[in-house]
Amino acid sequence: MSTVGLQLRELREKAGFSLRKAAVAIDIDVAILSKMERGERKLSKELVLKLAELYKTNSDKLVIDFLSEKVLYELEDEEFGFEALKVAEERMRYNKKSR
Amino acid sequence: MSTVGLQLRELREKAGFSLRKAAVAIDIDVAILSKMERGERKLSKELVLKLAELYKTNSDKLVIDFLSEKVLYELEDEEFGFEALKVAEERMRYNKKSR
DNA sequence: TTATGTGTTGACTAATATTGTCAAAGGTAA
DNA sequence: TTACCTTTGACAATATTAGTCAACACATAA
Repeated sequence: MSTVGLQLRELREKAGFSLRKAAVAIDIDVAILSKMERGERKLSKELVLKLAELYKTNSDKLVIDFLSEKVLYELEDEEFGFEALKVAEERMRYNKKSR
Repeated sequence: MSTVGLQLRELREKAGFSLRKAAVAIDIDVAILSKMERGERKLSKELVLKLAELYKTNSDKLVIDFLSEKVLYELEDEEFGFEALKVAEERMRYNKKSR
């Protein structure tokens, strides 16, 4: 399973950016970007969007993966993680209807 | 939809505890418990478990609801929240198998 | 009235977690 | 060497969360 960080790394390389160039382009420190690509620091949705734009890639899948990673991180080692996801899903469906 | 906080409030009243008594029993400040029951402060899983025990209730559903609330909180207002849940579910399935 | 018990509120501090900054290191290639 | 690249770790700055406390309003019993 490839993390969002690693996906971003691949995209960066394909787009021909060095870490420094990419970091400068989105105005963050190189160290941070390096760590984010390798999963040592948390990504933020904002950075994912900025990088997707920089690399001229559609961001939808990246964002979805980013969010699902966040969710899984919260539920990891939880005995009832799966049930919690199911309940969340039901409630999300319900809320969508009633709005 | 009743939140975990409100569920805990009902359970407390059924069990005959005042806010103060319950708070003392699980060793937190009354103010915090009051706020948690009304959703003004975040609950923690530990407190949910302690309260369930105090009220002599099975905690499984409470924990599941607690986790799903956390997840929904993270995904609220997210365009791709539902898709993210789906992906998280797939991955959780996958990880369970491979461990 | 006074006293006691109920829950709520807001201000404040303390503790913890997250982010940002920076310098230095090691690798590779010209 | 020089000029890039990425990684690492230490540190400071900020933001978020958690805990403490006193006071408030309300109800009811003595």
